[in-house]
Amino acid sequence: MSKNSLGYVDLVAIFKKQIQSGVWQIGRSIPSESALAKEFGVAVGTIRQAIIELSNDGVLIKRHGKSTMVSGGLNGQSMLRFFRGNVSGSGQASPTAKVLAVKETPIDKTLSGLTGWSTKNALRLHRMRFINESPTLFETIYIPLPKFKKIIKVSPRDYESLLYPMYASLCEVAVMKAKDTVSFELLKKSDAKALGLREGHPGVRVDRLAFDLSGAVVEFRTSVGDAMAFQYSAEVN
Amino acid sequence: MSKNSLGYVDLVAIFKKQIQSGVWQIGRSIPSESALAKEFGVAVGTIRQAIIELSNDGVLIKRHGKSTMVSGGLNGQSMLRFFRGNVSGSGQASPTAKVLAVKETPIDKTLSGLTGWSTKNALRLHRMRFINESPTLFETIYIPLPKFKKIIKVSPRDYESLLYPMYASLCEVAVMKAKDTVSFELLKKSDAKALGLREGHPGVRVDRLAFDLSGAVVEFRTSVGDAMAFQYSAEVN
DNA sequence: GAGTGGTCTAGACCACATC
DNA sequence: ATGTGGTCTAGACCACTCA
Repeated sequence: MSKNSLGYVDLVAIFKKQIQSGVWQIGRSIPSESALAKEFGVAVGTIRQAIIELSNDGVLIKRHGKSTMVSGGLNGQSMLRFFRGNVSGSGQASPTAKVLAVKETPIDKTLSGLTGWSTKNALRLHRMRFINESPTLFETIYIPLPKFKKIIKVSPRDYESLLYPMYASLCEVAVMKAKDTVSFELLKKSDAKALGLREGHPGVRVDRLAFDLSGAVVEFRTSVGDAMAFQYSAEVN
Repeated sequence: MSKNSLGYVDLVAIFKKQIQSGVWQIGRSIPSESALAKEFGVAVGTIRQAIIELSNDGVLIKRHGKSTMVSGGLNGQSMLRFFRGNVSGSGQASPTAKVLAVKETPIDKTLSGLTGWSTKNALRLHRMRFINESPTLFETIYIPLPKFKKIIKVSPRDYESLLYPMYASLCEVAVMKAKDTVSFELLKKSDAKALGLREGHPGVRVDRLAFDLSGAVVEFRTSVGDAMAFQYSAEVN
C-alpha cells in the first residue's frame, strides 16, 4: 500500500525546495492556490495549509486579494535597536553605516567550526555603524565564498545601508533567522580606538549567526560597542 | 442584515474570555471540538481554526488523541540561561533560588507608570538565585495586590523554586509573555555585597515586565548580576 | 472500542485588489 | 468583471490515547 497523494507536510517540503532551487524567486509571486491544487492533484485546502505554515515561518508573505510572495527574510536593521537613544525613540535618529574594508580571507578552523562552512575562503568586512553621526558599533562580518562572490564586484561605497536586503537581491540569499549572543568585555585597544573610547572601557559584544531557509549559516558577525550606552530589549514567549 | 453566526475570530475572543473568567481553568481540559461545534452552532473546522490560533499563541495546548488543555504560560526558568556555565551546558548545574524578604509596599508613581497598576499596594520580594551554590542573580520582584494576595499566606521557605508556576497554581495568573531589557551598570554597594563582589564592579541588569493573557502587566522584576559572567542568547526571527 | 484530535475533500460564498 | 486569497460547511477517513 503506497500513499498516492501528497499531504500538506510533503507540500511544505516541496515548496521550500522550489525556493531553494530558485524556481520560486525571492520577492516574486508564487502560483495561485487553485493553480497549485491542480498542479499537485490535491484540494485547495491542502495547499492552503502548507502555505499558511510557510507564511507563519516568514517564508511566504500572503496578502488578501494579491498573490502570495516569497519573502526576502529579515532586513537586518534589528541590530541598532540595541542602543539607547535611537530609532525606536521619538524624533529622528539617523542610523547609517560605512564599510571600511573588504578582504578575502581563508576560512580557518575556528570559523568553520562556528559556521560549518566547508569552502576555502570567505569575505571579511569591517563596518562601522553610526547613530546621529557618532560611531556606535564596530562590526566584523564574515560571509562565505563563492556564494557571495557577486559582492566582490561591488564597491564598498555602493553597499546598501542594510546588508541583508543586499544579500537577497544580489546573491539570492535570504536570512530567515539569526542567533545573537550578547556578552560583556573590556574593550581592546583597536576596538576602543575605532569607537572613540579608551582601552579597557566596558564594552558589549554581540556575536551573531545568521541562517538561511535550509538552516545553513550564511553570515557570522561580531559587533562591539560601548556597554554603558547599550540597552537590549527582547520578547520572551 | 446582521451576521447570525460566529466566525473563528469571534470564537478566539470568546475562548480567551472563558479562560480569563475562570470558566476554563489553567491546566484543565476544554470541551472536545465536536462538543464546542454543537455548543456554538458552527462547523468543527471553524472551532479548529480558533483553537489552532490560540495554540500557536501558547494559550492552549493540543495533544493528538487527548483533550486540549489551557496552558499555564511560561515557566520562568528562562532567566538563568543568561549566565555562562549553567543548565544548557553539559553536566549538571544546580540552579536554586531563595526568597530573602517579602514586604507589602505602596505602588508609587514610577511603578504604576511602568506597569499600569492602579491598586494601592504591591508585594515586593527580594530573591537570590544560585548556580552551583554560588549567588549569581539578585532579584527584586513586584507583584500587585490584591491579585496575588494568596502569596502572603505562604511562608517564603515554602515558595516553589520557580515563581511562575506558583502564580498559576495559587493565583490563577498565567504569564504568557515577557519583555526583558538588558543593560550594563556599575554595581551599587548593596547589590555588590549580596553577590559577593566589590562596589563598582561591572554589573548587568535585566528589567522584566511579565504579561498575562489580556496583555496586562502582572509582574515587574529587576535582576542584577556579574557582567563578567553574563552571556545572553536570543533568537531573532 | 470509544473518544479525541489530524488530514483531506469539494464546493459555496465573501472580501480585497486591480483593471 | 476577473482573479486572488479568506471563511465556512459537512462529511469521510486516519492516527493517537486510554481503558
